[in-house]
Amino acid sequence: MLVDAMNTTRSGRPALTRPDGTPLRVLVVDDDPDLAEVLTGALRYEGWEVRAAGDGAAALTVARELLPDAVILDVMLPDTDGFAVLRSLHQVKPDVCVLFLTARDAVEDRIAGITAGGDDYVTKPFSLEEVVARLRGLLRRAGMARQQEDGPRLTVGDLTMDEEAREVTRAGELIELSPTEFELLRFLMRNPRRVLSKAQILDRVWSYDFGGRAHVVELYISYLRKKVDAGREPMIHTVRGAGYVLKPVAR
Amino acid sequence: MLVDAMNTTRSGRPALTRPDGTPLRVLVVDDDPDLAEVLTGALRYEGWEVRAAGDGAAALTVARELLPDAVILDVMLPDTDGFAVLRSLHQVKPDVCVLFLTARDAVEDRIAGITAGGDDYVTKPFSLEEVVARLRGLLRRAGMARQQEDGPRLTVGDLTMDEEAREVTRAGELIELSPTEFELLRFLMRNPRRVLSKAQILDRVWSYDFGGRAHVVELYISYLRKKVDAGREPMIHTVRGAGYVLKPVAR
DNA sequence: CGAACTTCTGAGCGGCCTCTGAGCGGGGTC
DNA sequence: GACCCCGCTCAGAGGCCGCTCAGAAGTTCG
Repeated sequence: MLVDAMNTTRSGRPALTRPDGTPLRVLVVDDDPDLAEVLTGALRYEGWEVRAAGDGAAALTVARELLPDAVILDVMLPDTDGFAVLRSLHQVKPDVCVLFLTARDAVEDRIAGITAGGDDYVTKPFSLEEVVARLRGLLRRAGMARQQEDGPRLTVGDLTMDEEAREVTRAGELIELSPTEFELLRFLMRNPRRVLSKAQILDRVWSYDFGGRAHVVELYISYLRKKVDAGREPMIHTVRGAGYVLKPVAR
Repeated sequence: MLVDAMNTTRSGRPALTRPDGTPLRVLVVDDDPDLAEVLTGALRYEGWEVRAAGDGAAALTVARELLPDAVILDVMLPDTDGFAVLRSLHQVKPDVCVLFLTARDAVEDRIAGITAGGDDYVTKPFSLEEVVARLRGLLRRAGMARQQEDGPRLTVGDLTMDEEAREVTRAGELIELSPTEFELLRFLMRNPRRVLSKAQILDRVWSYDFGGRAHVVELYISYLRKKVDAGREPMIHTVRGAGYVLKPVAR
């Protein structure tokens, strides 16, 4: 379909779209301009239409105009708290999905009830992969996104990943991964046959406040190789001076 | 059937629908906007069409328009009491199912008369799993819902749960569970092969006013393991950093 | 009124995960 | 062919996560 061909991510992947093929609309609400900027960029990279707001009042104004499919909402806002905004948003658009951003230690007190409505939350500091993945999950479950691929399952060669069950298999064999390993592999699998630099990987898979060096990426690539490539034809390849690629084995 | 395919819950399960395949219609009547919001979200998550009202007058207005299959009705309302609203509702739609919300120490005698008529009640504070389960039971018994699955029996692998009899068996053996254990297992069984975070579990299985920490979930998971997995091939799995999954053994 | 049960808190502990540092090997370059 | 740099891997420290035990408080039931 023409409209599909025209709506792709910057990475060349087909974008997750609304049922009618138009880009998904997302509103980012955070009072930290740097963070809002990073999030906005990452979501645009997914091929979505994104707008940002710095406080609750602005959020409502933009929401009325944009009628977003999803909202990324900081719980701590300068004027009101995120939960009041949530209620107003639901009046503007009852079926909107919400992904809350919250500080780690504030998690327990008022997050209660949030995931009950099908909404979700992510604790700061977070990785962009995690935010995007959660958002994709929300949209898919709410039926707002067209099922472009075969649901929540990623496949590259004989390697498969079920994001909901957090299950990874290679040639049918189950592979156990730690959280970071899982997210790294997910990033690779969502960008197959594409060289990803260590900087890119750090930016997407590790939290934005991570001060560490690119050395960690090498380390985790080596962990992944031991589990994913173990004794088999390798799928993870090093491109010296450039980064890493995941590709199906050449036949 | 096409209409079935289109009406699913956010979780991907097939929705409990009206006999003609359209979504069940539910009206929520509560003067606490937070509670109404949470209830509305949880019911929408089930794939139902939900509207909310804050008092008796508004409830009647909405009911005349929506003609709901079921009503969740707070007994204490700012303008009138729930029982007066009930009488009016029955004039609008005689076969409507009603689930009352009531304080724990409230008048048991009047409630007793109600449940004789086939309606049901839940005492505050309640868990969302309980409300949804009761509502499903009401609708099913009233013949308003199509039997999508095989009735009130849940099955995952060799684990079965009869929701009405409150009976759980594994490999034919009866398992005795406390109320909280039962609800936790029900939630897991209604979302098999799907990682559920501790926050999700807390939101659905524990009461909305529960201030406790995620630690309780770990504790109850360990209770369940002792009873459900006891000596057998485990079905309850921990996904570090993510949550828990229930899945049938050796797929 | 007591006994059994249920629910939740606190503390301790074991193990997994993450990251640092160091040494080594191999490719590329001069 | 020698050097240098990049990348790989091992070993280990530290922290965090999740599991379990034990007991207190509340509830139900006889």
